[in-house]
Formats: sequence, structure tokens, C-alpha cells
Amino acid sequence: MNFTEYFYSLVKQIPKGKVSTYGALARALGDIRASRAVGRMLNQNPYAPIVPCHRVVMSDGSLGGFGTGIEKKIKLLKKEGVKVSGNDILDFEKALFTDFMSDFPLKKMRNEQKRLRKSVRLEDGFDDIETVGGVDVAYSHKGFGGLVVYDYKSFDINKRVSVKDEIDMPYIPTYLAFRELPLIEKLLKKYKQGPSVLLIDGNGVLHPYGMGIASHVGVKLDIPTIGVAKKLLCGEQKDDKILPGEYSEVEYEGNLVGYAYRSSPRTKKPIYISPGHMVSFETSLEVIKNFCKYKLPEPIRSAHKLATEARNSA
DNA sequence: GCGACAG
DNA sequence: ATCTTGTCGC
Repeated sequence: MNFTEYFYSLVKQIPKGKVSTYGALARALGDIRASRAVGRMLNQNPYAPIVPCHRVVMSDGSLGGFGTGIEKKIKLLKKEGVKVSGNDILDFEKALFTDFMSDFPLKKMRNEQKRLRKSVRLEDGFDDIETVGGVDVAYSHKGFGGLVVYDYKSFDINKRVSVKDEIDMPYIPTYLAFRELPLIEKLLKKYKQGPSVLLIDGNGVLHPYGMGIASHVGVKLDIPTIGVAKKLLCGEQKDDKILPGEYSEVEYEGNLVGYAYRSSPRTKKPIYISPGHMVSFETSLEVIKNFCKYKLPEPIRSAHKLATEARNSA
């Protein structure tokens, strides 16, 4: 059973006449960070009302939303014996169910991150860089992955590969790799050779557990990787003001985890560069600098375009 | 309302 | 990430 199906099985545990909350379901999945993903999955619930998404309300006892209109939610709850007044559940404490029976899948994923972290290497695992690839994923109902490989000497495009696959995991902050790794693996399998270095949309060691998607992919597929993110996930940027072409260190819990790099004079917002695996901090910065014609490095821009085109023509 | 957490 | 018209600035 995939993650989303497992989630629906948890929702089915909420008894008739009771309600639960987005946060309680997120905790049952294993991390409160999943609460927004809970909302999204409930919004997509294809099994309503068998999977009783109408029994999920806000943690302050207010009703929250409902896809087919809040009146419908109130009607279903009242029919089940839950008292509703205005926009609130009456006797919320009494009606609240939080005693889920769960395997806490996100805790298992977190443990895997902690285990994989021990294998991350932050030294260059190569002599020369011959090729640099970029990957990105676009979504509709399915996921569409794009990989574009550049020659590092000539900056010519060497190869483009795109794939399509089912996505069974929602986006949950700090668990991105579990959503996108299968597609990235499929891309590299189709490409066969494997670039000298792979650029990935997201972070490397710039992550609360040191295992952002770039590090995760690097360790699992045993390839050098660099993470490039558009927003800061965690940690602090040493200098707030950065001039075009310059950078500032990003620290997390007192350690260097990456750089905020002002890649273009046109944007004030920097990109966040962090080594993933088998690449040093210095090399990470250097490779990205060499590829930044615009805000994002060319391999990622091209991969983004390829993935988006693959989705739009499907 | 603020802060805000990659894609 | 996705939903989406026009608008601003170099």
C-alpha cells in the first residue's frame, strides 16, 4: 500500500460520532510537518464519504474547509451525532479522536535519513568533471521527470531524457526525496552512463537531518550531487545583503551547510547551494557559478523546461 | 496578523 | 509544485 492509501486507511479509523484534526492525522503519519499535506490529501479524497474526510476539523475546534461546501460537512456530522454550532464543534474535547493505530511511516523515513546520513561524503569523488546533469520534476496527476546533461568543457547539451511515473507520496517539507527519488532513479537508468555531477532542485546537506534530496539521491545512487534551492529550508544566512556574483555562508546549528548565492543582478533573492554527496563545498559553488547564465544554473533550467514540456504534451 | 517549512 | 492576466523594470 502506498503512502496516500495508507493515509486514507488512517482516516477510516475515526469513528462515527467523533472528529479528529489535521494535526492529529499528521502525528499519526509520524510528523506534525505533514499537516498541510493531510489537508491536501483530504481535499483529493476519491473515496468520500467511505473515507470520512468530513470528520477532520481544525485543532481549535472550528470546522475547517470541505470540498463540496461546508454545509455538506455540517450535515454529515450532525447525522452522525456530532453537535455543531455555527462554525464550531460543540463539546470538542469529548468528540475528539486521536488514538490512531499506526506504523508512523514518516518516522521510518526519518530513521532512514539518519542512517543514510552516515554515508554522505563531502569531498570530490572524481578527478575531472566531464559532464554535468540537471534534473527536475513537473506534476499534473502523474510526475514527469527531465534530465539534461551538459558537457562541462564546451557547455553543449549532450543528452536529454524524460520519463513519466505515478507519484504516491505528497510533498512534505524535509521528506522531498521520498516523493521524487523514484522518478530521478528512472531518469538515470534510462540515461545509462551517469553524469560526473548531478544538479538537483532542492537541498543537499542543507537540511535539518543533513539529508536533503540531493544527498539522498547521491548516496542511494552512488553519484556526485549538488543541491540548488530557491528558498531557504533551515539555518541562517550570515549576511542578508549579497551583491551580484557574491555569496554568503549558510549555517545550521553552528555548522556550514551551504551558500546563499546571488546568481543574477536581476534578482535580490539568492539561490541556496549545498553539496549533496561526493562533492566539496568549494566545488559545489564553483560548478554552479559556471552554469549561472540566469538565476538558476542551465542544467536545471533546461531540465525544468523539459519536464514541463513532457507534462504539457501528455 | 505574523511567521512560514526545499518541491 | 500548481492555479494564471497583466504589469513592472532593466
